[in-house]
Amino acid sequence: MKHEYFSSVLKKCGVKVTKQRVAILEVFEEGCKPISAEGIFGVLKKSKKVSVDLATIYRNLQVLEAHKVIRRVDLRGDSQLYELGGHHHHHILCTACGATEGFDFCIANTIEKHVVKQSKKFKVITEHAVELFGICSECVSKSKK
Amino acid sequence: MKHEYFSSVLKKCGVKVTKQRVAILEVFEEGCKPISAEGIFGVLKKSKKVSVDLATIYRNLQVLEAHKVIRRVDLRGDSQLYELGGHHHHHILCTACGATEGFDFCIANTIEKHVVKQSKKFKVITEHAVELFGICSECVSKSKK
DNA sequence: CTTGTATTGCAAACTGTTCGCATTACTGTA
DNA sequence: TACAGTAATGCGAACAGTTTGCAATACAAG
Repeated sequence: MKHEYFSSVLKKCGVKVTKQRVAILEVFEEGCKPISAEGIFGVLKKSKKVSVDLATIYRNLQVLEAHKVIRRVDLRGDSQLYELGGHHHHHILCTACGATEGFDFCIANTIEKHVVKQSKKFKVITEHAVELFGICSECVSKSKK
Repeated sequence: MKHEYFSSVLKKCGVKVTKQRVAILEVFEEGCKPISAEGIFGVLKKSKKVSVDLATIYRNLQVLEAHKVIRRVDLRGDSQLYELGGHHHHHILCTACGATEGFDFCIANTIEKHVVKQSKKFKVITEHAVELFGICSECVSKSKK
């Protein structure tokens, strides 16, 4: 199932299928939220199924990002977060409690068209980041008390 | 002129007007581009007008950001970049050579409305980041050679 | 099963950033 | 203009997150 799926993903990338890599991908899938290297390390340490070195995690995050299996998420935290590549979406972060939520729609294409039209320097846009920051309803009600 | 202007900005913030702070703000104004603590340090070192410790720069970046005199820019680099608060805009970064350009229009309000409408969790949005990544025309033509 | 090479674990190095503390220099008041 | 109180600075050391070198390991192809 999952294991086989991730194996095939790794094979398609042309990299070796190791238990560490599969374990890392499983953490991503189960978590459903952007997570850091240290975060993955913590999850795997607790689970005790596989022991993976932190350096190995960092190296694999690079490999997986290069093959677009995962992508970086810029949420202004102390450490770099990643999530499964899957479908395109963006995030909103609660600056009070750190809660995150994804949102599916994206009008970056519109922005990109504008930029390409107006900019002399840039005609090729390969990626974009759209992240919102706010206060989640829970924190709003807390602060009113 | 500039010096007096920055002094008044600092006074409005209720912080002391020091030559270091003014020097830092001058670097921001002259550079016209997002710059890092280390970057500011380098500029000031070369100029030799004022010597400012790196720790002082970091501390002041925090102070200035807290007072919204400057703002953070998330361009996925090794270090955190900042720019003068001034008018609202976003950036596009060339992933090949690091060149940046600002663009003025912004449809984040539209996205924000969507999010507020669709999300149960978030009704209050305070900030947003919209950054594009691409290849600048110069790098495109270089790669074709 | 064997072999070649990618990958891992471990420890050490590095980089960007923060902190503690004594010294300095702003700012408000006399 | 001098003075006192306090915020801000410089310096060094500490830190967190991340990267690297290298020997040992384990995957993949034959």
